[in-house]
Amino acid sequence: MTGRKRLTAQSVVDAASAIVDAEGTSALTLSRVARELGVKPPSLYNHVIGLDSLLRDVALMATEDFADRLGAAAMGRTGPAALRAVAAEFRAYAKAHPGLYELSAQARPHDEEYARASMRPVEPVIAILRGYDLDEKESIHAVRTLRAALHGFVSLESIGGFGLDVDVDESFAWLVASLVEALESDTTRG
Amino acid sequence: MTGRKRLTAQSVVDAASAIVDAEGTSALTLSRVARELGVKPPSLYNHVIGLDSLLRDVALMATEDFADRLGAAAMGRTGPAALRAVAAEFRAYAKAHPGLYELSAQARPHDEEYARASMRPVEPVIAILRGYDLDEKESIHAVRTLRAALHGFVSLESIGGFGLDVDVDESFAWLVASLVEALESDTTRG
DNA sequence: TGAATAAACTAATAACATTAGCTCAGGCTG
DNA sequence: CAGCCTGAGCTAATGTTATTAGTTTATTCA
Repeated sequence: MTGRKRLTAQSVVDAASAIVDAEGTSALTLSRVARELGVKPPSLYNHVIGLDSLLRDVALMATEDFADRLGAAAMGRTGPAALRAVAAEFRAYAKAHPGLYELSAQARPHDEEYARASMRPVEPVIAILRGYDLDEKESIHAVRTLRAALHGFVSLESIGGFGLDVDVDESFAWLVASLVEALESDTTRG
Repeated sequence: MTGRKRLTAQSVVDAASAIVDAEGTSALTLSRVARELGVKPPSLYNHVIGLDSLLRDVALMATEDFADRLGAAAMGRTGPAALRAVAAEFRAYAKAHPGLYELSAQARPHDEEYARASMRPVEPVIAILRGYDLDEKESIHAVRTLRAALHGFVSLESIGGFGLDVDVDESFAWLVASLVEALESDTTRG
């Protein structure tokens, strides 16, 4: 038999990501991953530490990917246009990768590296807000508000939390406009 | 042995709620509940259909309770004061019952009764917005925005998503003020 | 008092995570 | 070039969980 499977840590993470995205975090089992890869469950232990660790790896990769996309969306833009672009990309990512988005939004207590990685998606927002005339505290309030609103919206949307009667795109535009406006008026106020 | 345990469906749900709140949804197992109640796991099946169903029951009860509290907070208030009171209660509930809040925010596809129950916490917000001069569509956008922002904030807070440097209470006040302001200005604009 | 019922139990099955120890193929060393 | 070492698969086994089947027992009610 020449064609042994030749797994790698990467291929295991990739298979796990696909499962998470297609069927949600709770569908991720090592048995399932092994089946997907044509291998027996114990073989996976040559490449990953265990289920927990695999989940963490998937979450880490998703978070990096998400951050990269937000950064790319912000690039070359400032002010309201930048905010709108980042917001749109935020929502697009959550829509395209519901499982990975959900996973990346989960906390992992006692994991310093993960905590650091979780800050990366926020950086583009911080950068955009530098263009506004906010003092340091205000700026942090604004970042938290933006993040909360975007996260809340895409979470609710992805779990089907909105009724079907009114266009969700329009609601999202309304939300983003409200945030932009709040920022403007806060800046103006002083 | 006179002192048989005498479980009831309610006591099982209560024990489950306590576990969910103390240690999160993933800590809820029937074995765990049984141990807590001084009983063997199969005995629970006399009172609940299974783990899935128990989770649903806990979520349903949490959602009802949450809705009641939001309704009570709104009572006797209108306009910005009502919004602030509901927002405060929203956050207080999520803080006091992190596991139950998280569970109640999860979707359950193909569950009509649950979908209906999930609408109840939104009702106080809808009622408050009737005091604003919004057309029907605008009003739905506003409800979605408010809900998203509140849900996003408390979710992020409960998973420790905010750094520790700046006061989170202040950020929450900022968020609520922004929302109130956006509503006012939208109403004024027409 | 005796039968019916409810609610506990024990025993058993199946899915999963994880560990231990075995085997084989390919590359490296002498 | 031969033998060994290592990496990566495997089988077997253990422990935890959910769940079902079938049994027992206590309480209630006629």
